[in-house]
Amino acid sequence: MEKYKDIGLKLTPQRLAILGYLEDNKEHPSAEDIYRAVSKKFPTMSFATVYNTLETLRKKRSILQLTIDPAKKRFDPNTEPHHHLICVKCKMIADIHRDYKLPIPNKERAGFEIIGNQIEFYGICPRCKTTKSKGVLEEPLAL
Amino acid sequence: MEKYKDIGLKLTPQRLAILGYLEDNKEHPSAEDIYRAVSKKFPTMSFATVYNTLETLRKKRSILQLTIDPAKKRFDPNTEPHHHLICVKCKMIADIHRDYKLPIPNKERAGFEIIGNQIEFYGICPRCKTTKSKGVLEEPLAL
DNA sequence: CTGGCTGCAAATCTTTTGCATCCTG
DNA sequence: CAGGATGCAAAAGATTTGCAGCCAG
Repeated sequence: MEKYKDIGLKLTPQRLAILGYLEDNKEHPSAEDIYRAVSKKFPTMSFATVYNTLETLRKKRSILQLTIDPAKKRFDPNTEPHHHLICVKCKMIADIHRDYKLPIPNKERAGFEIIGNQIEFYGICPRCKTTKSKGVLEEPLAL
Repeated sequence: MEKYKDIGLKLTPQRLAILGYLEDNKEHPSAEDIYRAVSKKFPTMSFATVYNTLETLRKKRSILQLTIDPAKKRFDPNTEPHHHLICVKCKMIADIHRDYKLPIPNKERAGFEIIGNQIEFYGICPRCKTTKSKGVLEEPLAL
């Protein structure tokens, strides 16, 4: 937790609760997931605080904001470069840690300066494969 | 345009305008972009019609809904598998047509059945590279 | 102390929906 | 002519913001 103080964050009890919830969290929670979880400890917790804190952490490059779920933003405390495997039915997200070589032909690069990349794999998770079509979504995600 | 009738779409004038705007469109427009464009021809055009039509086309697999821009959904009439190169400053999106081999180690696959993948490359477009920090965003996208 | 943080409510923005009317096939 | 499509307005979600009071450093 010291690392957060180091980047100039005031460590309020609310923030410690949010940071604690996020630590090692592999579920890629949404702002609401986070709000629900930390509200248990802090009944007065507000969405504003959750969003403010997430935005602050994002600016400090301490979390990633994932643009993977069409319905809402998801957050990832793992800032190591990695990719995601998304269940098109229940929207569960798993991490893929592997370094892919993705050269872009000059002709396609269109003069861009490339900073990074992020791969989204789409699939059906084991649970949704079993639970026949009982998924939350009747219409799966793209692809 | 006949292909749309073939998939069971009623071709109303509004839809023809939307389809016409989307045809060969490489700008990955948002619902609002589309609304603004077709409103010129149909001043009574409503957002409901735009969204309804886009949703219908998506279900028919005639367009892709891109979850790339954190602020809003973007739509792509090009349903061929391809990837995207996004300017983190102005959010301009370019297409990358290239087939990458992306094997997932079994251990990482977590029992998922893989359906497809989509790569997002992040970078800075030529225009934003020149126009020093005059970008729309002060805070760039993830990565 | 003081500037940053919290929490409430109101505002904003995107997207969805109910419903009466319209019009394509 | 019927069922799907349109358009208006209202609703629903997600996210942002204004602001007064609070508290960590």
